[in-house]
Amino acid sequence: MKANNKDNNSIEPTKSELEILQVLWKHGPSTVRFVNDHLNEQKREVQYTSTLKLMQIMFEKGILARDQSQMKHVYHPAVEESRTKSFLLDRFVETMYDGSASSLLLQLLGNKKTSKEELAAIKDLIKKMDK
Amino acid sequence: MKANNKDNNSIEPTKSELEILQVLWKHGPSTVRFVNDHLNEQKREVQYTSTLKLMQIMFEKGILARDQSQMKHVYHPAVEESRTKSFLLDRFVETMYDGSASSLLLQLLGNKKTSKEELAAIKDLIKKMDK
DNA sequence: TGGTTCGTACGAAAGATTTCCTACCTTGGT
DNA sequence: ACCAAGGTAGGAAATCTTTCGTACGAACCA
Repeated sequence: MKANNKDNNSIEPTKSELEILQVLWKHGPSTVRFVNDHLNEQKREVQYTSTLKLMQIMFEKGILARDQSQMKHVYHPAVEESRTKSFLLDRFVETMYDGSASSLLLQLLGNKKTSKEELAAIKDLIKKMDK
Repeated sequence: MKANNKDNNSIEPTKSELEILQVLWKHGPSTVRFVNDHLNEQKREVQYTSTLKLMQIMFEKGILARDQSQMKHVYHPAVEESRTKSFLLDRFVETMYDGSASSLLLQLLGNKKTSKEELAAIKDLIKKMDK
């Protein structure tokens, strides 16, 4: 056993696990069928049992919880979306920008891919926090 | 062959590869010995030949370039630091925040771990761009 | 010149992650 | 009652990543 705990270790999704979390975050508690269909439409071809297995593993790890009272189990994230995202964002800032959130922002602002609308929204945000 | 190209595929460092890139970003072109010592001091115990192998693989993948005119090869990132970081940041925003940079910022601002100094720096930044 | 130290290269093992095959159970329609 | 469709569970293979052992060549003394 290694990451079968409730502490921060369980918040370490792999790449594929993240894909699944994204679906659940976006659409709420779902069956394996739903998640799998979604992945196939939006992401890439993948066998039903592969998605099943992955979600079972995530369940064992404590990343997902499920309602298994019905035959079609319904899965949902075991940890709040914002908690997981905070954790991952922190780690990202830590490893990529030496913990400096403003460096990250700087890069974000200088980014071609960040649209004008986004920039405006960001400026708004800051103005509001300035009160 | 799979990621032996010069296109965006080469900018997909694994976890360990990122650790190495970080050292090179921070300290500039370095020998394997230097990188390995650094990892052992700052991160975790790891055998010299493991670091060597990893950097050789990164070289093959095109993530690193090296000067092998001397016996002690000197490695450096094959792609600009900012280019790689932009790419990774984009992907992060894309997968985690549906492409919305302002959502990310929102989370960043609501983050316990983001210090007051950081917040101030961020506000400053925005003021400046507002001109 | 001989030995010790430090370097590279390479192969293979160990570990993680991902994929899929097979077995078997439940449900619904005929 | 039977069959087809669709569900779960679990094992094993395939793949990717990481680690390390071994071989062997340079360089540096003593």
